[in-house]
Amino acid sequence: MELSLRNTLTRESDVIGPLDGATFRFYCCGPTVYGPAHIGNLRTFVLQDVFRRFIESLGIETCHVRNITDVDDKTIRESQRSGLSLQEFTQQWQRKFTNDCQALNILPPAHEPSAVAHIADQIRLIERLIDQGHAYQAENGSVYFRISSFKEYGKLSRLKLSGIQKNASDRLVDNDEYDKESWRDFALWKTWKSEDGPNRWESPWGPGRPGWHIECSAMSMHYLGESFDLHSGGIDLIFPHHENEIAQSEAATGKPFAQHWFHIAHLRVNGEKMSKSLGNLYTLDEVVDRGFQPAALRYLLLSGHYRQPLNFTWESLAAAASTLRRILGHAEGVDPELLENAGDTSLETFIFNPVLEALCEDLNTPKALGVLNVGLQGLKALDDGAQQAARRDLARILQMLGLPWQFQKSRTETRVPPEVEALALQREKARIAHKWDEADLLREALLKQGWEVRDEVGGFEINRTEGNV
RNA sequence: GGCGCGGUCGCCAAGUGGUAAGGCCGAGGACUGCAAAUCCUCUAUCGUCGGUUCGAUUCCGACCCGCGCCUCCA
Repeated sequence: MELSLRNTLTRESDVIGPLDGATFRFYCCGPTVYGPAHIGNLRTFVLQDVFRRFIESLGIETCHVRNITDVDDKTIRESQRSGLSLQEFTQQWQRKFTNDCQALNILPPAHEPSAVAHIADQIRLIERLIDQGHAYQAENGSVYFRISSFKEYGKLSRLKLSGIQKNASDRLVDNDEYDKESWRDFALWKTWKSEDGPNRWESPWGPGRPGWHIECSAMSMHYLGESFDLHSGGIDLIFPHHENEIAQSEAATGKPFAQHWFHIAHLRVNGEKMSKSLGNLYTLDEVVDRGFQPAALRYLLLSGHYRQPLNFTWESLAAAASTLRRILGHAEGVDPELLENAGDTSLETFIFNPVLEALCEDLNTPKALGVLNVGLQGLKALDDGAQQAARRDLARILQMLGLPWQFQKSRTETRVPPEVEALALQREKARIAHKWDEADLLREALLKQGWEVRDEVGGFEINRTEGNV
């Protein structure tokens, strides 16, 4: 079995395998750490994680690099606002990001470089570009990439230079167009300005800081070499970020940069892109505060194809939570150690194979989940042996998708207010005394307060009604 | 203006040139003091109009609607 994955560069599907025949080397553009990641950001990282888990499960060794962007306009601006140093500020958000990833069961990359820690690499790369005539220092002191020197510019996004409308997105940051040879040229090194405060690094072009694009080129080449297998990020990074990375990197090395480009579509809310200005940003903390487990979000994010926008609603999250809870019910009683020595094909049964095939077709996670559910139908009617085999399949699939084997005990359980607890206990007493009317009234009272009580053998459980998983 | 994506059951979402996976919700049943959970069963002709074809939701064209990118947004 091999994975065919759509390549943004060619707009065709390629079979995924390591260029060097040994290790699949890939780079993912990581977060800019100036605030909490929103669940749209997390979609990208979850899909990249599934990609990695899947190719590893196919027996391919990987080297996964995901950077931390800790120097740019936003990190500098926000750190100053917060009164912290850039380093203190970004480290705090990096820790938050790491926690979110952990909660979502995203594997840590093999290397997680910070842009600030690789400024020397970036400077060397810029020097190479200047030496070859691909970059120049302007009168304002900044260094720009000369787009006219790279004939293939636009090959990823397929935007023609002539068709690029100036500041079409109204996001133009620097008003430096008169300093550049062409307004399309982009900054490699930004000369220090007073508003940057203490955030400056020495360079052959004077104090300043690197441009965003050069950071990723330098870091990816540092860890993966001048040519590597795959580069990934959110779909919005195609232009200009990845286009510029290609231009810089290939102009400097004369070699192809990344073989394959893997882009993940956006998560939407109410049919629109998440953004601060629309006020429709959600974070993992908000998801958890509403009583959902991170795994439910992960399931939801997998329920749409990565090349298709996915519309987030609280209703769809609740649906994901319900489905996942049911699926995990089937995984109960599977010994995780069974998987340790399960590298054999005996596991490939009627459940496993269809899922594998779906994932091999351009990482079709929604189809995979669909056929998983089909496989699970009628499971309980099977004989013990078949059920055991099916459960091991399931466990292996969950591992591949990065889903947990069981939900954690409800996190809200410990936060039940005493008065709610008291009502529930009162109801339990009434039940034991077979005072059904009283018990039902108390249950309704609890429900009105947003708490649901469920009877279990020898006791009960209370949960928040929303996202009660 | 340029480039690109999409419109499939109430909601989410796959898919195919031969009459449409799956999930959630809902309905019915089993179970249960009643609920919940669980299990079983049921629920769509694919934006509009043309064309190609023996046959199109799937290919082509037009149109309508929604969305993304066009210099630092995942």
